Amino acid sequence: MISAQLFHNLNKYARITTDDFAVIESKLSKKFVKKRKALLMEGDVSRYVYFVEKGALRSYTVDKEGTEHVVQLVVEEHWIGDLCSFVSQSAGNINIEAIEDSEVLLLAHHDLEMLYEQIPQLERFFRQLFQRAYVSLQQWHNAAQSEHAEERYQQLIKEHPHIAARIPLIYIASYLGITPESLSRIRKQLFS
Amino acid sequence: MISAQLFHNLNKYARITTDDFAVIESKLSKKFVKKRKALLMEGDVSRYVYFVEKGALRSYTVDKEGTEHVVQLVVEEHWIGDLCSFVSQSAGNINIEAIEDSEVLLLAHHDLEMLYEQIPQLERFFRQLFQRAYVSLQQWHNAAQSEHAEERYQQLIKEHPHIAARIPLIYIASYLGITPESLSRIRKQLFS
DNA sequence: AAATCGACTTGATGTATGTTAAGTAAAATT
DNA sequence: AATTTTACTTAACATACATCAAGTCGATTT
Repeated sequence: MISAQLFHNLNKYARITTDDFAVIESKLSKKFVKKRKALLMEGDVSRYVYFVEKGALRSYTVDKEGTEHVVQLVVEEHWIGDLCSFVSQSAGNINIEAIEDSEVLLLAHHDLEMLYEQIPQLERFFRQLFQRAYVSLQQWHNAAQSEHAEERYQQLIKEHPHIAARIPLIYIASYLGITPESLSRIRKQLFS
Repeated sequence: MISAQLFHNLNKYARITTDDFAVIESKLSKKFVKKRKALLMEGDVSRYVYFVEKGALRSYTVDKEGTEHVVQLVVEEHWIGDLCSFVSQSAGNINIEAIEDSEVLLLAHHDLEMLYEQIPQLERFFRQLFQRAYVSLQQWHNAAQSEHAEERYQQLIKEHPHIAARIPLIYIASYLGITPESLSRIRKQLFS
């Protein structure tokens, strides 16, 4: 078995046998991404979804003023991708970049489609993954509409302490939807 | 066939045969919800997901200040629910209420779980549904972070003209994450 | 038919967060 | 080792949108 991490992750929401996993693994490839290097650039068609084995990455968009907006902040044992581009296999508007030197597993679109037919439990896995991702995002979006940045930052520290500790402030601020200056002021007020 | 609408909806993202559909239909029940009446209240366990056959509904949360925040605005041929409560079968924090007199089909949690085992194409359908819901929400959230309310309102008019025309301003404003007063001013500026 | 309620508007004023600008210190690059 | 870049901080000022308050008009209820 190449990746015990992935095997474990798949079996969180589905029942993937070692035989099924061998089939899945035969379709995977691995990529190393150096800190601050891009894994995906906007305009590209996202041919893969990525499972992070090591490191930390962010996905982000760039608006018409040139400001970056972090969409996902992801560490080991989590999935990242431009889902919109991936499912439509057309040009996307999301960039993915490593925040630390990272290692990711790549699963190609046509392979995944084929695996869905062959291994119904894999479709179960992704159904659950998207279900959970949707619920989390709905709650995050709701928090953005009903709470001030300070409360959302405290919630982030509480629910994802490893992220808050490990990821540079600029990306956390962007993920919270505020400027680094604002987050710096919030931190000053909280910790002094 | 009781609901051609639902049959058509399921076959948008999956291949549900008439035989399979008969099995699904045997698990459905129907409910009529009068304007301004609740279909689900926060604190309840959401035992069902709802498919809207007729009318319009909104789901919303209430924050600690007592302000309502619209989460979903839904008309015929769309799904609505408190997914978080539904999947965990524990108390939720979402309210669902009819904006117009409505008719909805109910699909219970344990029935859906059973149907997933029996009809893999139904799992395909929901995998795709959540995938699309996630992508849409990600784009909506991103717009909320990078665009002003006026631009988001124009986008809403463009992409969902029926919603903008049919749903009262107060709910549109809440969905946009602004007050009715602000949306009223935006409209004044746009249409005069 | 009267009374109430819901949907929407308008104006004066307040505030969370943005913008601009300037700086320090550590990390990365040469 | 020197230089550049990145991460972060602080301060003065600007702004999108909220809040509070008051009012109109039509729909709903009694």
